[in-house]
Amino acid sequence: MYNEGGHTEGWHGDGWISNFPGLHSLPPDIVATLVETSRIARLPVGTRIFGPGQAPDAFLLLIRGTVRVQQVSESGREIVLYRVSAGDSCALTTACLMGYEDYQAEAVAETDVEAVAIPRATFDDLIARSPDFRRFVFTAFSHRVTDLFRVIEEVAFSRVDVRLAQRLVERANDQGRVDLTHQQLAAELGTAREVVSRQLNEFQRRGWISTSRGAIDLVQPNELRRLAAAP
Amino acid sequence: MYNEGGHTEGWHGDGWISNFPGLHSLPPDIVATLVETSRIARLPVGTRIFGPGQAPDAFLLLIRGTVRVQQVSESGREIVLYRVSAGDSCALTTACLMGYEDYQAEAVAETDVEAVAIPRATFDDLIARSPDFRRFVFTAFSHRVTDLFRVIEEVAFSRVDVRLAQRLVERANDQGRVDLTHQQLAAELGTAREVVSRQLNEFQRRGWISTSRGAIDLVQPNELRRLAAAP
DNA sequence: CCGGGTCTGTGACCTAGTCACATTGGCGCC
DNA sequence: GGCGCCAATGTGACTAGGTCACAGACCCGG
Repeated sequence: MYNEGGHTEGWHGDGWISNFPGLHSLPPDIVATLVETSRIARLPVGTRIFGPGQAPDAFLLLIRGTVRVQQVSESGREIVLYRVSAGDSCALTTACLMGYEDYQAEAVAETDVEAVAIPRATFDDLIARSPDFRRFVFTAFSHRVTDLFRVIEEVAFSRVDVRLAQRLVERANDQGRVDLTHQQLAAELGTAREVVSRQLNEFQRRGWISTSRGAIDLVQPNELRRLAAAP
Repeated sequence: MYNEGGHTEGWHGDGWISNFPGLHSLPPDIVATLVETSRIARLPVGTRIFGPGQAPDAFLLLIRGTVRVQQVSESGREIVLYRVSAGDSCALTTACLMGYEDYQAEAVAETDVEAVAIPRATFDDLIARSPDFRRFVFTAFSHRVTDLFRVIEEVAFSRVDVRLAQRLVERANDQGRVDLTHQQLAAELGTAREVVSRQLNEFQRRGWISTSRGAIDLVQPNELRRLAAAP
């Protein structure tokens, strides 16, 4: 433990670092800086971490939970851009902030979230001092940008049935159940609810799924996967 | 001029730095590093700077010309993601490289291009040493990400007629002429050629444009602008 | 069991993308 | 000049996707 004035603070140790593979090899002095100046933030589910109106003042590393980054159009339609989960950083959002641009994406805590909040000054300091930290940050960037590229590709060139099948498979829990409404699925894909409803009806007609209010059970997930892998 | 071994090198001075507002306030030692280790690259129009197959080994700052970054789908459809012009950096592309990810976007020199190529080692060094350089890089990132967000928003939520009107206005030269084929316009928007042809016919029917082979003249640019600004 | 809100279903209609093929314009070449 | 080629453009028919309006169905608290 590093200099914490003698009182125990639970998570305020360096234990969380083990959650970040990219940070394993940081030299002790860097770890010390991180641990000393960062604090642990706990955000209840639904918290808007970033968006028109709010802005985080720190670089966030997620210890637990997931954050959804999405875009909302004037007409109220939504599309999910990507998710940040434990071990990832909110690099992109942070970078955009640093560019002082206002843009209309927003980040929402999809579950209760625990995150390391690295103050801007520390972030800057670490970027300067640690090649490993730099690599960590740039790698995170890279992943997010790749996500955005994929979103663009899918929205521009893929069919909704294929994309819907992908999401169903991807967001099903262990029991093969997807706990989302048609409206929420539509928001995932950036399409309209009616479109999702119709596609789901078609899937059900084929016996691939069974639907109930607010949830969908995957009956033949392999068929969905096959469609999802379609060219 | 900084240490250049006594021989003149034309562009290999620090003259180009004046093209990058974000770099104006760099301290002399940083400028020295930049000038000493970077070289000037000249790329003829059409050069594929980055893409499936090629990869740049350096961070690029554009002195002259423009670079188009686009995505190509399996089916052959294309969409332009953003353009990098003089004074900008190819930050995003570079970052993606550093993340060692393979993705399918490509960068093409849209005109003859002159750029400062900063080797990876120098880039890393400068990031470490110069807060201003960091700010420059992150700001560039931010702009590109904002571009991507806008592309997603437009592709997902905007009508093609509106987007086409935007492009026509945006890519018209001083004489109000757009030197692009319908196919090229379709590639800008990520749609199909027939769709563009039909929309152009509609614009022409309304007297807003007149078309000829390989070019479009804006007759009533204000009407196009009005449509482009539509909600 | 009743009333509200949320969620889902549906038909009609419009916009966008696909496919197949016809037509035209420009340009080099005999 | 006339010919032939190829890229660019035009068009119709059809499918997929998005919008609108509204009807039921389900759920939960009172």
